[in-house]
Amino acid sequence: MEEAERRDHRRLGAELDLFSFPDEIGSGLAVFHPKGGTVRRVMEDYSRRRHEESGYEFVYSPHITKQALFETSGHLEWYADGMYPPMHLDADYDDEGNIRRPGQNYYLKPMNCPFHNLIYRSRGRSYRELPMRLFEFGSVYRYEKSGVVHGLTRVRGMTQDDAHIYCTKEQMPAELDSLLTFVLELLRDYGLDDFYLELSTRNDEKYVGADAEWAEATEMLRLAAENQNLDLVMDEGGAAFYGPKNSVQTKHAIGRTWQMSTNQVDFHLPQRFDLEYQSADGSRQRPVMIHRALFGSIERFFAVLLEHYAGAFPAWLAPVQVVGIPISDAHVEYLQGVARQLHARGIRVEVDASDDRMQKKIRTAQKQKIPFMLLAGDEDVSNAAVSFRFRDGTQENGIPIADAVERIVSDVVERRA
RNA sequence: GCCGACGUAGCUCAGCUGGUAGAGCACUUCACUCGUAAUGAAGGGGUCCGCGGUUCGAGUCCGCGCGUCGGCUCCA
Repeated sequence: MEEAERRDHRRLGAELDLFSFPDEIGSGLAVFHPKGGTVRRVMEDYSRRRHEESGYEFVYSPHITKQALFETSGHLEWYADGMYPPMHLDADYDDEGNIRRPGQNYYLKPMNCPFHNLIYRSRGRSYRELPMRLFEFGSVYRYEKSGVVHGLTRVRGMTQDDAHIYCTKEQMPAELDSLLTFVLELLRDYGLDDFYLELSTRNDEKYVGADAEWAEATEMLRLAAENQNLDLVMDEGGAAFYGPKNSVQTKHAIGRTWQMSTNQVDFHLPQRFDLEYQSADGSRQRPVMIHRALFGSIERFFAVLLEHYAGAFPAWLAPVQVVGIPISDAHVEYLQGVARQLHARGIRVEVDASDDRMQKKIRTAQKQKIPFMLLAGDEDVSNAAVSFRFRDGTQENGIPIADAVERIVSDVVERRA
């Protein structure tokens, strides 16, 4: 079997019982199983923590909205093809079938930005509140063309780790710079380390905003990118009509490149939503908005990590971190005691108490790519010890229980192994 | 969305030119109690993707729909 096929996230997703795409739900709509759910939750939890430390505020918004919002944002003008068709609600008819009340359309949201703009606009804002960084794991729905749907990398329902940063023009250079640093640092924490940056500039045929604004923002993005000492590739004319962007292109272990993180300057939406803040001199000013997604979508990021690690997630992300394998039934209880100690330290641990033979249990755990196998037989029991088998096949026998627990906990906490 | 292929048990697949289904793994039960990648035996499980049509008879042929895969175009 080819390496690429062996690492294909769709194959691994089924083999490791992480997620599936039931036909009954529809094309491009995934369900995450308990194990995939665990990986995803750990990914999200770590991201939340880092965002919290970096000055983001967490918001929530609904999955559907009245049509008017997407008229204001302009999505219905330029993005309607990518949206699920509307639900028509609240219409009222008399006995003759004449309309008494026209009703209105509700849409599934394809993007989160309009909602965040409403949060910004919910009261007057002061320059003292800026930069304001609103973050949400926002689930969006896009009616992707049937031929492009592909596993978790191209879906119709996804969750973005979406943030919108509202700041003054003066704050933009520093904000773009620290943003890119933050993004790269976090991607490295997840184990990705082969990046280049891309700068998408204005498409002269299709844009809004003043020339000077574009030139200035593009230059700021360029400076931020150059500060990272990474290769910078120009994507001339590749920007969206509302502003330039830079993006992080990530190469995973089998060499495929994915665009994940994007930092996008937007001159357009603050205007459409009439966003304002009051500056120190008392005048009303328009903030600049930066759209950014770090994972891109959690689904795609999940797929990229799954392929990057070929399913062998590092211990901190692994759905099951430790499996206890008794040499015989007599040692089940002993291992359950060890498991309780690990569990008390927050480790995801199971004991394989099935009536398979020990060799078979090792094979099963190996195929599940579980980071730590803890074996115990009479020898270990009499020494109050366990024996490690790691998924690379190496082993370390007769480790005292307390040492084994510390070793596992520290590998998980330090995000090693 | 377009072009092409495909859809049989939870998974991977077999099933000749039409005569109402089979293997391995997984699962359940029993026996075995074993020191680093598969112990043995027995058993359960299938509206053959869906709906129509042709036929005495359709998993097998035809049409439509749904889904998957590969490519084009597009994207997080």
